[in-house]
Amino acid sequence: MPKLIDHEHRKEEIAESVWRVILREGVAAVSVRTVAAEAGLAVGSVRHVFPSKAELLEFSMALVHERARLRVQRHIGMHDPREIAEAVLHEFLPLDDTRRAEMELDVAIIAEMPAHQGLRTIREKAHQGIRGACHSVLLHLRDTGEVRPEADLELETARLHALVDGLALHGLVDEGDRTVVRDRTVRVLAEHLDSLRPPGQGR
Amino acid sequence: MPKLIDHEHRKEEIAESVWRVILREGVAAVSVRTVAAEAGLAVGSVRHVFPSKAELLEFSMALVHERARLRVQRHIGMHDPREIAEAVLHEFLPLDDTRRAEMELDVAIIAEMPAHQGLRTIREKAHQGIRGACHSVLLHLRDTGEVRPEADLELETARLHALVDGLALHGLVDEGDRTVVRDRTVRVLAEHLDSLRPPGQGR
DNA sequence: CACATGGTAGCACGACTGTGCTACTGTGCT
DNA sequence: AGCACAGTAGCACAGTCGTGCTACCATGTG
Repeated sequence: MPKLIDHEHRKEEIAESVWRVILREGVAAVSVRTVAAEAGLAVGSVRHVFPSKAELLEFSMALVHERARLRVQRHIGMHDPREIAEAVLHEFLPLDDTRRAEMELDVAIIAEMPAHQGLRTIREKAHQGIRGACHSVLLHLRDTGEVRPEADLELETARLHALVDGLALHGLVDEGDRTVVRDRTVRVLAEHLDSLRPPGQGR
Repeated sequence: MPKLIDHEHRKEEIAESVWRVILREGVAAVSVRTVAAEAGLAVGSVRHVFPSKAELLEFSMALVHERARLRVQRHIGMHDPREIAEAVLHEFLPLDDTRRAEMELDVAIIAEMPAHQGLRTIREKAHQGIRGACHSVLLHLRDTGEVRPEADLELETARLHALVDGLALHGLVDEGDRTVVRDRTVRVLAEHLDSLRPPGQGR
């Protein structure tokens, strides 16, 4: 047996190089060569792991969502429902450099969907995942009396989901001071959750 | 004097070809050649009007927002504030093929921002434009008693803006039946505006 | 009818693309 | 010690890219 490389680890390493290229130069700059250079590998090595560019791109983009998914899972053990809600939803917002990069990559995925059908499936899965998280959060909040019992949960899920994704998008576009944008993002989300409380039950 | 061509009209014609290429094959497929072919022109003709690819892209993307802006302006003469609000905000949602295409192009612009600084400025302008529209709408609704007078308008503007852009994004990603997605989008927005009404004032 | 000129056409260049393919290297088991 | 083979390296090909450039066409004015 020759030298054995941790296949999965190598793939993730290369995927992270893809991310860096996209963040620095845009998705159009992703090529087997630029990625290989970024990873400090030969083109042949990259192609050994990802035979085609399509596989390279799809794996890299799927990993973006996978990483976020893992982070969300770490919050499900928390006690206070409202605390869980904010912790989970904050994972979908560009509140630090890591999450900001993820959002940027996410937009790149959406933009490339027409060109690459595989990305459409990947993004659709992430979409349903975030939607599911919003739904769970609202369900839990309602069960613990932090959301009006008569609320239309389907509609509220759609509303919260749209709000979260919109806030995420604005974190990318808004030119303002990062910390100001960050604070406003958190406050808007908090106020939205407050607005769902039963009447008379202030914060 | 030789044959004279309406410069502005020609530029818009070419820009629309850029749009079609992006929608069909993604922004990566935009090249002077593909656009020229799409427009039924020679490469030389395109380059006569747009000397560089950067100018081609920037003009085409700026025109997307300009078209939307013109559509919004047509609603400002309406009487009922709530009617204005919905009409204006609906212009930012992918409720028909035209607006859906605009959203898709908008995402392409955002995704290409890191690669192309000019697009960042263009998108920032559109961002402030939509924000301004949200603000005006809320102001008008509050003045006519359709929004709680004690509402924090800054925060509510950010919330509405995020909601609208999030709903727009979902119109692109959601795989479901177009008419179902469309109806839900409209309903979520309507419910949101309802939720801002003064207490006791139902629809 | 001429002719100046806006518009069209397209060749040429060097750089870059994805992918097929072969040659080499070095390791870990027999 | 020796071998099989995963992993590395990189050449070659045909295609596309943006852009500089020249040659040509057609038309409105003098």
